[in-house]
Amino acid sequence: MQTTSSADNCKGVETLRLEFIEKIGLISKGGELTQIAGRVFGLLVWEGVPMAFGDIACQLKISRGSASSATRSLEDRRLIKRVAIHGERQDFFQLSDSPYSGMIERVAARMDAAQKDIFSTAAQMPDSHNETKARIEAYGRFYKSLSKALTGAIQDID
Amino acid sequence: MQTTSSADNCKGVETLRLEFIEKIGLISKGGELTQIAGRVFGLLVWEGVPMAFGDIACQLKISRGSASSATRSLEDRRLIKRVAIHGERQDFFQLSDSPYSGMIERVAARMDAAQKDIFSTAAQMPDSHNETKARIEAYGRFYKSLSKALTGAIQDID
DNA sequence: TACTTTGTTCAGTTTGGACTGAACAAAGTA
DNA sequence: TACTTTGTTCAGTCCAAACTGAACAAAGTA
Repeated sequence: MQTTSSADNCKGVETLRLEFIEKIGLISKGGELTQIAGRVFGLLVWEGVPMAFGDIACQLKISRGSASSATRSLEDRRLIKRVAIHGERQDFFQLSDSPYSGMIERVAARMDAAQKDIFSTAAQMPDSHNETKARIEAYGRFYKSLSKALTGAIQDID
Repeated sequence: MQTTSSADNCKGVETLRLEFIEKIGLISKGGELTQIAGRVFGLLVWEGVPMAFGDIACQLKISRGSASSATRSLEDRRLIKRVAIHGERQDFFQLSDSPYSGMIERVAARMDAAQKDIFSTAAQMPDSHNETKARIEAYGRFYKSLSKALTGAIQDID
């Protein structure tokens, strides 16, 4: 039983933990990850130490199928890593050493692909359509700027 | 009727136009917009001049309902603007003068909200959880870097 | 006035993707 | 060998969001 206070500025740590996990789930859903993958990531950010596959599924109340695809997805993005623990049969997962750079690289790569895709149209435009070509190129430069800005941000983090 | 060539490096302009519109639809679907909104935007990038509401719906073969919500969504994001044309009853739409900055601002704002949300959890952590707090703050800094990089990119474009 | 042309709204349909859970294969244990 | 514990796969379910189209209100026209 935790004490209450007039404002809600002093929650129990367990409440804080659950809120954090759900928070990250929602933030992630708006981006590149599923809500479940976000919750798994939040859990591992909070814990820091390696967690067993079964514990992850159990604590988040998700099926083992979901746990499998979520951990795999996070592993692919290098946000978490799978580790073996001496004498344990279960897979363990923990936060990567530099979790965030890969995530940005991925987004930057998508911006870059869009940019190339758009410029490939521009390159095929005949001279008779100069103005249209210019507008398309301006649009392509937009994605190029994004890609560049994101790539530049990689140095700042981890 | 267009001439053919051995390679496909010389498509008809109309083919190029349709391909471009679909391309932008798909790119947009992966981001903040719906596929239809992306196609409308692609069409207006290509045309440059104001287009009638009815022509947009007709050319893209979408319902007027979809045309309405797509144009409104693009208008809200300042990617296109609604213009009146002398003696015409229909609404006309054309590319904004500076279409892209608003789009980035929007994404940057979302990163900023995430960052604040995460730091608010960190701020409530008791001293007994120093390491967890540090990991959460590192995660928050990730979103802060993104927000900063995107905001910086605004100057490069338009 | 009655009729037409317009953009919006909203109820219904459709679709894609997230999630579950049972079946499975691989590997450990007894 | 038979049994248990593991993570993955996949068929099925579910849900949220996109899209349609009919009904609508507003405004122009005759």
